[in-house]
Amino acid sequence: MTTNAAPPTSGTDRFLAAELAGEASFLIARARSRGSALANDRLAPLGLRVRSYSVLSLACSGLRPTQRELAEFLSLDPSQIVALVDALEKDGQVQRIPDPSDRRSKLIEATPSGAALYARARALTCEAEDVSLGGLSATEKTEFLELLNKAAFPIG
Amino acid sequence: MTTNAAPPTSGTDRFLAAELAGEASFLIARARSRGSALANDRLAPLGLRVRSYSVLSLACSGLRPTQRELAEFLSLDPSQIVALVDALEKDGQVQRIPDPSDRRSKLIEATPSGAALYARARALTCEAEDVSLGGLSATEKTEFLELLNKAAFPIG
DNA sequence: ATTAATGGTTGACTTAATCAAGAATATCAG
DNA sequence: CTGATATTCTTGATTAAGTCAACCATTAAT
Repeated sequence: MTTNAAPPTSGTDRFLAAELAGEASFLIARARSRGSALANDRLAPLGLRVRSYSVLSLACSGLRPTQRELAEFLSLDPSQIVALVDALEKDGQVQRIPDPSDRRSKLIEATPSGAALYARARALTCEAEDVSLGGLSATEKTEFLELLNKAAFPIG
Repeated sequence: MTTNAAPPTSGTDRFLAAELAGEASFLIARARSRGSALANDRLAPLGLRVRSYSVLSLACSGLRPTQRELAEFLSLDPSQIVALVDALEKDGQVQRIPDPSDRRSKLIEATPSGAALYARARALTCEAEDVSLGGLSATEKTEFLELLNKAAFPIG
C-alpha cells in the first residue's frame, strides 16, 4: 500500500490553486460543460438536446414567442432558431403560426405531441440539474439560481 | 404617448415567467454566452480568446500542467488542447517541455513573452467579469463564485 | 517478454457560432 | 400615398467547437 492519504478526488485538484480557478468565465464554462453533458445524455432518448429542449420549453409556455424573441432570449442567432424550429416542426412537436399582428413574424407554439414530449423532457432535465448541482444544499441551490439569474439578466 | 409604463429593459422580459427561466442549464448557458462574448471582445486585440487565455493562464501558474491535465481541468478533448497549444507555441507564448518523469507527456509552460501577455489579458478578463457580473454586489459576487465553484467541481 | 494502458497527435466528422445578403412585410418622413 | 428605411425570417458561406477513432511512442502490468 502506497502512502495514498489523498481522497480520490480528481487528479487535477492542484490547479484549483491557479488564478484561473477563481475566474467566473472559467467556472461557468466548466459548470456548463458538465451540466449540459448530463442533460444531453438524458434528453438523447427523446431526440432532444438542451438547445432544442429550450425552444420546445418556450413553445410550451403559452407565451407564443416569435422566432426573433426566441433568438434574443436564448442568446442565439436568428438563423440558429430557424434550424431548431425546422427540426422540431418536422418532428411534429412545434408549429409556425402566422402572427396576426405582423405578417413577417411567426409565432412558435407546441403541438399536443410537443407538450407531451416537453413534460417528459422537463422531468429529465430537472433530474439532470439535481445531479449537476448535487454539491449544493437546497438553500444553496435556490441562492445559486437567484444569483445566476442576476448574471444572466443584468439590467432586467 | 402610449401607456408605456414599463422600463426599457429588454423586450423579452415576459419570458422570465416561463419555466425555462428557472432552470440552471438555461441560466448558465445565457450567463456564459454574455460573459464570454464580453471577454472575447476584450481579448481579441491580444490575439486571444477565452479558450487560449485559459490555457495560457495555466501555463503561467507555475504548476507545469501536462496537456492531459489541461484537457481534464478545462473539460476539453485532448485534441483541442493540441490545437490551442500549437497556436500559443507558434506565437511564442508557451513551450512544450519534455516531462522528465514520463517521456510521453509534455509540460506546458509560458515563455516570458507569454507571461507578459497573460498579465495584460488577465486584467482584461477581470474587467470583463466586473461588467458581466455588474448586477451583483461585492458580497453577492463572492458568494456566486463560491457556489459556481461547487457546481464546477462537484465532489472535489 | 508480451500485453495492456496512457499521452500526444492526426484526421474525419458533426454540431455550434458568426455573418452577409435576399424576400416579404412593416414603419416612417415627407 | 410614396419612397426610404428597418425588421423578420430565411439561405448560404465560413469559421470555431466538440466528438471520435486510430496511430506512435512510451510506460505499466502480468
